[in-house]
Amino acid sequence: MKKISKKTIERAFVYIRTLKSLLKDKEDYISSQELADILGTTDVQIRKDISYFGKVGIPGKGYEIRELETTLEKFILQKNIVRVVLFGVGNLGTALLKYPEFNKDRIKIIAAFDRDNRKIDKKINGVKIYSLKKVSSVIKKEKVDIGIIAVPKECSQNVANLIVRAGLKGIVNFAPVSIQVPDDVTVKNIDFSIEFLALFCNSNVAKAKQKNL
Amino acid sequence: MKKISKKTIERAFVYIRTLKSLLKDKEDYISSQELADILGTTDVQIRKDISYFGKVGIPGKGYEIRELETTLEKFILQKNIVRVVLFGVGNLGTALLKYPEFNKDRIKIIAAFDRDNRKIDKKINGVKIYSLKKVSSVIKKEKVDIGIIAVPKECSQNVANLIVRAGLKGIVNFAPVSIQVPDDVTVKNIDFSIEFLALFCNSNVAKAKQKNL
DNA sequence: TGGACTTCGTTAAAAATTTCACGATATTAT
DNA sequence: ATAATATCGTGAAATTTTTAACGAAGTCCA
Repeated sequence: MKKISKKTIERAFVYIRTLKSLLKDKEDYISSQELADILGTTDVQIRKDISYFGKVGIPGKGYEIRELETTLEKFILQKNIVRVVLFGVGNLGTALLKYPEFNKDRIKIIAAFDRDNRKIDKKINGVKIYSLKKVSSVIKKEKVDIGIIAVPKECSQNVANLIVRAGLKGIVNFAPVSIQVPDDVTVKNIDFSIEFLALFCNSNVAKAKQKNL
Repeated sequence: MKKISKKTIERAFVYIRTLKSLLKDKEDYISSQELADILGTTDVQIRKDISYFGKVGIPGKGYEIRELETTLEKFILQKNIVRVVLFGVGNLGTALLKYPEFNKDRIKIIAAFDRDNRKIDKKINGVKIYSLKKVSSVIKKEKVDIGIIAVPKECSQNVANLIVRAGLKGIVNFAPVSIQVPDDVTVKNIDFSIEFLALFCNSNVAKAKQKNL
């Protein structure tokens, strides 16, 4: 059995998301071409991706939506629920705590941490905010998988160090700086500025702008 | 002159961000190896990327930080400021309006839109909130480049339609659904759930979890 | 000044990813 | 039952991206 690429796994989550919403419709089957139209990709890409997870399609008919969804989800996530903790309960951190998709979708926010004493012991959307002193104990007790950094960039490396020391192997870093971590820890950076600027450059947005000036 | 890949451009923004912060230090030069150590990548990757933008390095010494920064920025962005509008002033939208990196970094939030009448005409962080009826006129008058979708997923396609009709060619979509747009419009999807789940699967986070159970 | 050393820039090789082409298989209509 | 049609699954080709290898060019120190 071949290794499944990172890209395929990312796309699989998009497929799962889409299939779940299609479940509400009356149709039971969907073809790779129809799914590609919805997602703005190609039928081959989709068939190729799905092929890594097994033979679930019916030639001449397509994929049974429910079956495909459960196949993908079981294959990728097994029965796992991803348990995360949040660092930094500012504007972004608060938005994440209130994000309606978490606690569905197999993601559970276990706890939040903040250095501001006024926030400690409060709850947002049912999630308790702890002092940074409690990081190690909470993470150990609650079997956390991933840490989210949503603190000001000046503190992000310190928080990263805390996360690493507590033994977590995955970090989502919203701070607009690079953080240094050991090789066995994976960091996913989300820098809003860069997302916007790269979109601007990598599309015909810039071209449209030139025309308008 | 060869075309510069999307990946290289994305990384270039990370280089720019890092070089800007290095400018505050006393050193004037940095080698590709040193920069790679900061960013968790390789020296070759960095030299290769930079080579697309010209010959700015000094063999045996490295890159002059200030020169490299300005070279990259001028090459990629010229003098452009990216002008964006926000749709949806909920938790996430508000966090974006208050995001401290915007209005630095060549990104300017021009206006926000919301369907809730109570929010209309208010300002957040200096950005005025308009009714959705004003979309077309504001976008035209203000020379907007990119639209940000931060509305509930049920409304995201409608908002996308508004954005397309107003003539924008770039969309950042935070709603966890795929939106359909014409081919000349580029969409960058940011689905927090998927980012977390993919990090979980594409790293040794899942492995660590198995061990702990 | 000269020689050892460092680091760049680039061509070539390797790896990863996407696209193509098409045989296989189920469906549907007659 | 059979033919026509639709759609899957996949090996091979094409493309893109990363990594390796190394000559060229500047630095630094005796």
